[in-house]
Amino acid sequence: MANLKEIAAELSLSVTTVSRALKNGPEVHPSTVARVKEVAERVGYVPNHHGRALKTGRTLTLTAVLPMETPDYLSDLAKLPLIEGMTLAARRLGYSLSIYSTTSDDDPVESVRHLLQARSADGLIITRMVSGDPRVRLLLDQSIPFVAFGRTDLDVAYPFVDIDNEQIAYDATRRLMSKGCRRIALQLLVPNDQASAARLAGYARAMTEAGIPIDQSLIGHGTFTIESSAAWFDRLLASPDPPTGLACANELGLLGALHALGKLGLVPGRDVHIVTRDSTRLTRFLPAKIGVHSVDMADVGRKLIEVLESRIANPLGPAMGILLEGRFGPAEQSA
Amino acid sequence: MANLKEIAAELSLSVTTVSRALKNGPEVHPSTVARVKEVAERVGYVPNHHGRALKTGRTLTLTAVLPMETPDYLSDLAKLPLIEGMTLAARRLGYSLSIYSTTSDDDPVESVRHLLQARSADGLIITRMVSGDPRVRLLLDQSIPFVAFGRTDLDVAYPFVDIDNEQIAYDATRRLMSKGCRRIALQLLVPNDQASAARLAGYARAMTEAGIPIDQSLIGHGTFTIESSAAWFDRLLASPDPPTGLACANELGLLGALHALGKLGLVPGRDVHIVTRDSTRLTRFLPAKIGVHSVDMADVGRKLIEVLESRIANPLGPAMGILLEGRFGPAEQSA
DNA sequence: TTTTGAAATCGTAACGTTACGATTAGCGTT
DNA sequence: AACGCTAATCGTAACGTTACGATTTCAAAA
Repeated sequence: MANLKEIAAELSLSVTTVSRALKNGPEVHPSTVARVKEVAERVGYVPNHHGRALKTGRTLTLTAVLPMETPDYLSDLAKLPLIEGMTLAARRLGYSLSIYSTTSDDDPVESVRHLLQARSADGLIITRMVSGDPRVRLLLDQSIPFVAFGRTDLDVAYPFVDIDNEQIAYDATRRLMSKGCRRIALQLLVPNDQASAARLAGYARAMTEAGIPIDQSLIGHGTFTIESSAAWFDRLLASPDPPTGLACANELGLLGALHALGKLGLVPGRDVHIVTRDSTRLTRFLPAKIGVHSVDMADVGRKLIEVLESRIANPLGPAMGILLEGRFGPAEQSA
Repeated sequence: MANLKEIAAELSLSVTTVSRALKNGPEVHPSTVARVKEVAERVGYVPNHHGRALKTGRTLTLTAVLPMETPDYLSDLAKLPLIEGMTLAARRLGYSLSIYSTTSDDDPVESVRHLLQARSADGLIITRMVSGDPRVRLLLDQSIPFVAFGRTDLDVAYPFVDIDNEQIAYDATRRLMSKGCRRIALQLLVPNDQASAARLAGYARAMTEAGIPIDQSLIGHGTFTIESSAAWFDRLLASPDPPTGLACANELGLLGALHALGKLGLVPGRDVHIVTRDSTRLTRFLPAKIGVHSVDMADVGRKLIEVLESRIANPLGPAMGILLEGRFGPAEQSA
């Protein structure tokens, strides 16, 4: 394999000069730079990552820690554009992106501890933030550049990219109310995570403003597959006083809801009203009237990488947080 | 950061002995091994990847080259369980998985060339095989362990995992014929790739057997988003002699088809018959009668990693290929 | 001619790890 | 008592890179 030594030998130069020439060091004569580059090109020289990483401490690798809710079932579809956005942005900035999938068996804090001890990435992307998330302190203490997808309630500054879930849930609830709904079901993903808490808060704010008491039985927690979502809505719709407004957690939750409604012959937009988040444009093509809030997850992924890169470039700078505003689509979709 | 030198100093041992102790080398006294491990545990020692990689040439990293059809739109949903299956399997075998996303701007051969020159992965996963795929020769020549998702028509043995797309398309076409369809539309993903070619071959075999001439206008090539799929089916259904059987490429293609049908008031299972591939169980919850062929993409991902690992462990062994058989679901689904 | 200084290049060491041969200590055998 | 064997440990070098200080070259100034 081509390395600096080989190029140096071919040109009777020192390894040092070759190294400097390849990064356009001003100490090297322009003609030498040209000769070095010509040979490097010809022999297909690509810097050895590990040699460089060992010397400089920079690995040019970023690691994203992504929880997989359900090894057997499909994850939240939003994860796909998220991953695509991250990988492309990372590549554009000269980094490679490593995906570290965790399952429910993994302790999130231990996973992060493991990754930072290995020092095999220049930066970490963490997701699924929880209240008082201990990973933030851990990472800040170790001075490892990181960025969080989501926020947590700590009195420290740290870099994040987040979606305004509180506002989204508020708007969603208001939207349903504007259709005349008073019994409104709220479907949440992971219990205890910050995104769900924010959605719950937004829902509660809208309900309280409207003077509608909150019925805990209308709030669904838990990891949602299409299957479990359908089962939950089945139960809900079979109850004595079923909801007329449904706020789904995401596309999969929505499909479960539609399935449950279909079995009862209920038509969205007529018998019940539905709002959902959709990061995949999937709902746009479903034959049902659905209020949609879309989040561009590829953009979220790109921003995560950009924020992380800026932390790596300037670790002591102020920790930048990006809050993406939530907005509903033009109107509701109907196929 | 904890390293071997630190542990050695603390125990007044040589770095060599510590290194050997940590991998249970038989030359080290058991009691020494115990002492070393105790200290390593206490100081949180994790081997430095780059030091090890530099010395041994093994990086414990695998890279998956995944094409992103559409930077702006959603990729084939099958990619998500594929990625999840790969990352989990890689982790289980002690590897980390790096995702290298390519866009339509990237030359697939150049991408692979770049990755193998950098020597930053122990093995490569390549996808989207084409006829006479030049990447296979390139990788075999360089003796880089790799595994292909899909096959190509070369006279060399190489490791792959593939789905029997020919048989699937044959079965799908036969299924539609059994419903009485004679004008059958076939939707294909990427033009020129081997998976599409195999599907076309299976379709052609079924049609020829049934004595039905093949109408090129019923065969759709191209990268399919829901949007483009809907547009294609719109055109098809507006033609003078529209198809009564639709074989969709995947979930997104299906959603496009359903959208197009919905606009015309056509009901799947009554006016037209549909079959599709579904790697996400999504169709199971759609309110339409659809013949489904399901592929467990997480399993494909796992097998890819396992085959690759076996190549790395034994580079000179016979190249193993795995062909997963295609089967239709229990019957068609209806919500 | 010598001196000065800038431009260009070189040599050495180090990052953390492991491979390999060398060294030491202990102990039984001759 | 000298030898040889084994068990345990050590020292050195190397992987490919870069940082840093040292060295060479050459032309202009004294």
